[in-house]
Amino acid sequence: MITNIVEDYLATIYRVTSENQKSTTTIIADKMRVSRGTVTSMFKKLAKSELITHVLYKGVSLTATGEKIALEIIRHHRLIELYLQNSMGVPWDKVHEEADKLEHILSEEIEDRIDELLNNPTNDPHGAPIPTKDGHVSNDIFRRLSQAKKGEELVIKRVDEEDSEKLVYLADKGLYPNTVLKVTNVEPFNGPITIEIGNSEIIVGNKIADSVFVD
Amino acid sequence: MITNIVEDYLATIYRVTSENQKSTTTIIADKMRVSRGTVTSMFKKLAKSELITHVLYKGVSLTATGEKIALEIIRHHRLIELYLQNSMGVPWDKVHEEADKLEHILSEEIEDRIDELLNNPTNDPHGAPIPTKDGHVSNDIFRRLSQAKKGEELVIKRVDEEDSEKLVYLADKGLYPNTVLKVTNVEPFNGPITIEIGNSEIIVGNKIADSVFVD
DNA sequence: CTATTTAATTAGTCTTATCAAAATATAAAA
DNA sequence: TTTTATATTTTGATAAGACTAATTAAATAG
Repeated sequence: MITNIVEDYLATIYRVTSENQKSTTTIIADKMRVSRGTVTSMFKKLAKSELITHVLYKGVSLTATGEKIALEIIRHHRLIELYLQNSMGVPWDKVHEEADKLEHILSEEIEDRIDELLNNPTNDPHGAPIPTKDGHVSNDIFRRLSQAKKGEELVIKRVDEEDSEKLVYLADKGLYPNTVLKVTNVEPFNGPITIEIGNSEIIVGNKIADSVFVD
Repeated sequence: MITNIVEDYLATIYRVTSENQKSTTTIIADKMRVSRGTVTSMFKKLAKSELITHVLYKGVSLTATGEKIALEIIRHHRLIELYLQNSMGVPWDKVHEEADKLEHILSEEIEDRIDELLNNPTNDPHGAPIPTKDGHVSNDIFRRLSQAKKGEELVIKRVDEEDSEKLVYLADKGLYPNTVLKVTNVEPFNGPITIEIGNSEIIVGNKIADSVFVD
């Protein structure tokens, strides 16, 4: 039986892997906020159920079955985030946390209903692509704002951040999907970046700029 | 820590008690679909946490704390049922099952949002009263349609049924809250009841009529 | 190429919730 | 009042997840 916890592990492994990091015991333990020993036992269990392949001391990767489940959960998560924001008026910095709970109990019927009510959306409020029902995800790769060069005109495509306070900050500055901006200065050595949005000029640190993806 | 399961037990005990049945081991075991032994252990645990009082071999009742939690969950459940039906178009025979999962993870914020979106509703789609945030429930007591007498003109106030098929049947016949009906015949010895709704005459068995409350 | 640091795994416990089977209490019938 | 039937509780096991502490493997510095 696939428990909520197993679903969480699979989705987490998917996310880590798709950020091209290796899914090691430590990384997953940090993301799941459990001890490393716990992760090792879970890896063993998931491997036994053929949801992941585990190379001892090296890390794990999802099997086809495991990926299918992960994508289903991620689809739920992102659909719910969008629904909460667009149809219920939940502020964008709160939707992630709520969706984390709801994603596991969303029935097929409600999933379809939400998809319909939102007109088969393709991206969640942070710009992340919503996997289709049959498990396809757009894998557009965007550059990080932190890598942009002076003079470039860009559009924000995605904001990869979960922390509520940071999201409030970003929204406040206008840093959310579809915003058009111009890079007016980039300090060297990973220094702050100055950008122009509309008529206002703002300066953001390198770390924040790292979680903003542009095109 | 109050788990989902504990919440379920408390809400179930509340519902059973409010239907003026004693909350015995067997009744709760049936409703929760677990063995009797499991219920006894849970009673012991809940009593230790002072959420219920347990008289050995006699049954349990909720403490003030236990009732508070039960009412909170029931409020969640009924608000969600109404939201699913009114705002998402989920059919009324499906809302109960969905709400059973959602009730445990509804945050205060979303609860308030739903309450607001629905304009502080007082009853769920089946006519059951929604407890207020501070734990008050209307305790209007209605008669069962099965107890009605020939010639009476009545309004349906509540339908106390969870089974999806029965609910579809009831809806099909027009037997849902606020429907006005007239009893045109009552067969003795708990026989079928003939009623008139609008221009159509329908005959319902005693068992169905037992779950329809009228005023 | 050994020594040390860091990462991963194993071993043993704990908690929550469940079950089945055995034992006991209560209620009903003779 | 004794017997019988029914309800309740106890006992002992199991499964999922989690933790901590101990051990082992891998990576890195000297």
